[in-house]
Amino acid sequence: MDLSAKYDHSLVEDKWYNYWLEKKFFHSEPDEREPYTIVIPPPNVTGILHMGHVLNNTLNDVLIRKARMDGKNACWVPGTDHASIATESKVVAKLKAQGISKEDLTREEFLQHAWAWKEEHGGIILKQLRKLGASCDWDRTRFTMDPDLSEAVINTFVYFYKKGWIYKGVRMVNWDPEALTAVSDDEVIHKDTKSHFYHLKYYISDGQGHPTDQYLVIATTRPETIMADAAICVNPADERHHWLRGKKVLIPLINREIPVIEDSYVEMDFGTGCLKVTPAHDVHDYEIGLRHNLPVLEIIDDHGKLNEKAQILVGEDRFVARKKIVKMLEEAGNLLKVEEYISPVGYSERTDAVIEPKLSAQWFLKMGELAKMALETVESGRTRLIPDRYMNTYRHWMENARDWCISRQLWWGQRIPAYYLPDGQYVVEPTPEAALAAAQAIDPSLRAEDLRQDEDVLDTWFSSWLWPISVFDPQKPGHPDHQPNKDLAYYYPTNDLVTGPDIIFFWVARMIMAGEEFMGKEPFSNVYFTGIVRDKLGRKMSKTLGNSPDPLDLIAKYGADAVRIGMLLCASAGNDIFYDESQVEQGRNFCGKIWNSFRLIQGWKVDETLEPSAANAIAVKWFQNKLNQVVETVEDHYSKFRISDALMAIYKLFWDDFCSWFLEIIKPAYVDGQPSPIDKKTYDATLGFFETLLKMIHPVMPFITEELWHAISDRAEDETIMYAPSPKVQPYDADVLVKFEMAQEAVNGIRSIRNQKGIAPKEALTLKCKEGFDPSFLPVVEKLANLSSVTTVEDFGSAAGVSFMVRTVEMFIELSGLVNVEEEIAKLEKELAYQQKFLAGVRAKLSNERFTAHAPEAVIANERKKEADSLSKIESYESQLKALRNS
RNA sequence: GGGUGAUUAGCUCAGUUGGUUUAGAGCACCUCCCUUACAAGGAGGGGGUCGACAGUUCGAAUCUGCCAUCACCCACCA
Repeated sequence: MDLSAKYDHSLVEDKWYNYWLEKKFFHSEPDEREPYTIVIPPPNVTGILHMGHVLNNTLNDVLIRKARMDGKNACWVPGTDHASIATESKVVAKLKAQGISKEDLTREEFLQHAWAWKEEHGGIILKQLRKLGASCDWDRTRFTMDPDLSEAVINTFVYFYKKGWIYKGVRMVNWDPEALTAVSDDEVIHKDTKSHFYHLKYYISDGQGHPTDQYLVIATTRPETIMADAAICVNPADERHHWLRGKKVLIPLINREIPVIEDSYVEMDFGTGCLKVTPAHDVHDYEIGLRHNLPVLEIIDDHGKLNEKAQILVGEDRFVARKKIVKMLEEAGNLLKVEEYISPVGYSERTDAVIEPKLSAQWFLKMGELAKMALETVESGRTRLIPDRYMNTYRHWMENARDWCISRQLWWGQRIPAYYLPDGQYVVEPTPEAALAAAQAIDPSLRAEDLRQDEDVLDTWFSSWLWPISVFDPQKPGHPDHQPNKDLAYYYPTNDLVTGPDIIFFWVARMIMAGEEFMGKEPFSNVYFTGIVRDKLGRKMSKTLGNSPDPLDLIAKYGADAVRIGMLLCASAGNDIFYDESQVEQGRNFCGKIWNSFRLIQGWKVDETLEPSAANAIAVKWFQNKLNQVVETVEDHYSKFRISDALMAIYKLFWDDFCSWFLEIIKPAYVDGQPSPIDKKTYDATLGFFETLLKMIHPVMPFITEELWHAISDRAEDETIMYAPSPKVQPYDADVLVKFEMAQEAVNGIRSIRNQKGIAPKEALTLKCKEGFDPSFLPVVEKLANLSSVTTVEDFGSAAGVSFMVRTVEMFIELSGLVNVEEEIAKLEKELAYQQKFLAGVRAKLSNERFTAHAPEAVIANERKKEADSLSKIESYESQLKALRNS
């Protein structure tokens, strides 16, 4: 097999991905092996791959491929989320562009458009994941609105309703006037927003609806809501306002009379101490209203416009109305002053519209028991959060979880299975037929057309919280007693979940709730939280900033393996990722290095009669030990989810140890312009090492490793590195590693001397070294430092040259004519002075009785060794200096 | 306002219960080299009083306290 001089990912990646697909290597069926399961965090069905997905899915793929090679039955279930608000708003926008308004369509017509949109755009992201190399079991692809998964959602609703945990209630909700739906508290983002604090005069009424001369002053940021005021409220302890007791005041402009009430909610030292109470348009005011039995007057409609109940400015948008009413108040003499003011304002996460508190009937799921269970799951350690500092946040949320508002005023999603009777009663049943039967139990005369199903759909998270269960057995959610099917019984609980910490409550916590409720078991053992992908400057990647590269462009340019490396290099759990293209370049360079190292090996001629040279034999022995050591390290990193550390360990093993040291030692020399052959033993060992290295790096770089794995030898029709077993942890000889390190230090020392003296690498040198260096490692030094002779001596003699230290062993390079005695003396004196200072430090420590009394023996022994080493170095420096001075 | 985390080389980060660390890695940087795997490369090299201060200890990047800066989360005073 001929290899091109440069690695070209475009010739490799699609080829192997298709091969994997054809051979169904990603597919998993239950068998006798231990399962290893991951469910994908389902991306929005109409979403497009961004860098966050790349990070997340690369991590997922590394874990799943590693598990597969570890001999587990690895199953990664892919799929998409219907993302009700996001998708519906996209469809609405598209229709709007075509001149169609959602209000003009029936529910059925709108859903047809939505499904058409889904068919057209849905699943693009899954196709994109293939470019990344994701080894998902595509045969198991799921969508949260697949018929059977929707059924699971409905069954779940019915189950909780019948359990008494779902109720319908009128609540102040976060209304999104753009999306025309309620959103949950978690979907509201509070941002400090510049606004104004308007001080308004409210005149005291004379009891006949006419103003007197007296007035009070309230401060508000929302003057457009005064028409909905139900009272003015002061703190009962506030003596400044006691004169207002029992009085009534008139709302400016419309002159409606409202009472002055007292409630300790009002802060005395904020604003004027007088609060206008607007129960319909403020959460706190609503609660005050409930306590004081105030009427609720709603003057803002679903679109955020004033309605006729406002009496004035009817039909105006709330923000336009604010500007206009300020002017009107000023003209009427009610505006006392205006202050600049920065206050937190709630914005919709999805549409960025300013949230309008709105009173409406919604469905809620009680969180009490579920939250308690989900807290226990994590506190008991059955599910581990990585990094574990998320535990505190998690606990806080679980202990303070408010009931979950699960209804959304949308059409795209699972419709709430509540059916209203003509008299307003309702029944909750999984199907219209069952609902009719239930209704007829109340009133036998009812017919199907008398029932009206609730218009709302369920929150998307109310379907995705079932994901780890429903992807395997959609019959299970809602039916705790249902016998799990074969898949669910085998794959559940899943092993690891990789996701962002931003959805810890939306999704992670709720999956745990559903898992505990329906399976009686946690849905996953580990949750690995990734960071947010940011650009070099620390800014979040976003479309509006334009600082997010298109992952597909990157893959096309550098290759998926390189992109995966680039992403992983700096991805430690829980930390934000500062992405920079240079990291991807590093990944590409690594591909090139791997590629070329194989080209080198592959080009060698093997002579079967040849015995391994001393250098080759020691190199093989060393690398085997080194390999074993790193395998152990890598396994340890994986066990702690330290993926980037695992990658770096393999990277260095491959690049530094294998390429820069091992291959350079065994690389056959050229004789008369012809490369010499290599002995078979070393060659076979080298290929074995190379294959092991490929296997180690395969989870991170699936494509190039598959390509080269096939290039190593002829593989059978359906073989793949994907199922080649991971290298096993084996013992290693630390002594060999230490001795080789000394050889490396000797080589580095000689190279450094060459550099300083300007001696070309081609020019062979002679080395003398004293006792203390294992002679069997000298051939390594000889080869890599280009030495014509290496001898172990007791005395360096009187030849001119340069000496240097390898740990405590003195070495000497013979050089004539290149040695500047003064320079060498100065250098040695500097090192001697440093060493003496170091020795003094060590001795100070050792002579401290409290140190020798308290410190463990191993620490003291180490200090003594430092002392001895230092002494021997000093002795050596001194004798070298003496020799130089006498020369 | 409450909480969590971070602060170590120019950048991104390791440093696992305080002692084999005289603080490491990758990238970047500097010098030399287009040498017969790879210039997307090779060889060598410089660079940090571990955010500040105080304390505990024989010993602190590591533990405690306080402060500073940054990030995120939760709650939201009209």
